[in-house]
Amino acid sequence: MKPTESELEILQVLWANGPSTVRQVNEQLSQAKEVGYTTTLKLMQIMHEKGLLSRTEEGRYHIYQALIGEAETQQHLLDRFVDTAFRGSAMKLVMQALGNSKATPQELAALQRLIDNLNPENN
Amino acid sequence: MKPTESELEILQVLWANGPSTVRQVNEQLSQAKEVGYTTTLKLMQIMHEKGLLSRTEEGRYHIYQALIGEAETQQHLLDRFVDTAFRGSAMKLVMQALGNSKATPQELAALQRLIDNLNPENN
DNA sequence: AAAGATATACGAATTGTTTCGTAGAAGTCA
DNA sequence: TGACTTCTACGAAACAATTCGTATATCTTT
Repeated sequence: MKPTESELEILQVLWANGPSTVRQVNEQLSQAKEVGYTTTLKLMQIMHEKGLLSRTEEGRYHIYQALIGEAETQQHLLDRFVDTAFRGSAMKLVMQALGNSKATPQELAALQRLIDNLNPENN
Repeated sequence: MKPTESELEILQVLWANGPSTVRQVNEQLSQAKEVGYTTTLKLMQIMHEKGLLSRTEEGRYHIYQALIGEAETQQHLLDRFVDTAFRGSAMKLVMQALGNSKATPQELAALQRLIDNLNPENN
């Protein structure tokens, strides 16, 4: 349930592009860094074994698909990260992330709405 | 400059308690999980080699101290995490972390002030 | 059919991290 | 002093993640 960093990169591609072949995924990954075809292949095979990806055979191709959702996985990773890096304080993380981000007015407005929703005292 | 997970645990102890001996650190770590003394020793030696910890000899003891700051390290890890897990969107991370946290009214108020500060249009 | 391109499978090297056993030095105590 | 405890040093095993070479099967093209 906890993908490694390389696995996460592959998941990102599959989440963004939907079901894909190894070559398609590898092509995407290659844009960011050099990575051999068989390396990607091997990783995706392992992920399939682990149950992270499904695989359907389409002629001689294999088409892979993420079996775990993006938001769900992010939440999982986030929980872990808050624990290990921020000793469990989600608030500290939020403040720090926010303080260093260049948020657009739209984003800030969305955030504002979320806060209003969270705060029962607010009106 | 990017501590591993185990190294981070040791840093947490040093940040929380200040300069410490291996035994002191190991005792802290032992509260959370079983870990041998020499394991902690070895890790701290490696961290010293890497320049993550300073070391002063005090009789036959070695006293270790974190050479990197907590906030600075958290920022670094956070940047990385936003990239790998949230494809660079700090906002998405913030919203998700916030949505799933039980923030106290005080925390929400602090956050509100931060947002007001960030938003130039706000008054 | 033969040559070339492109798939998957898989073993294994490489690299990085964590864990621990053992040895020797240095203190403590009866 | 001798037994005991408690340090540090260090090699190496154990484990995990990543990378890649090579073998073999399957298309495609001429």
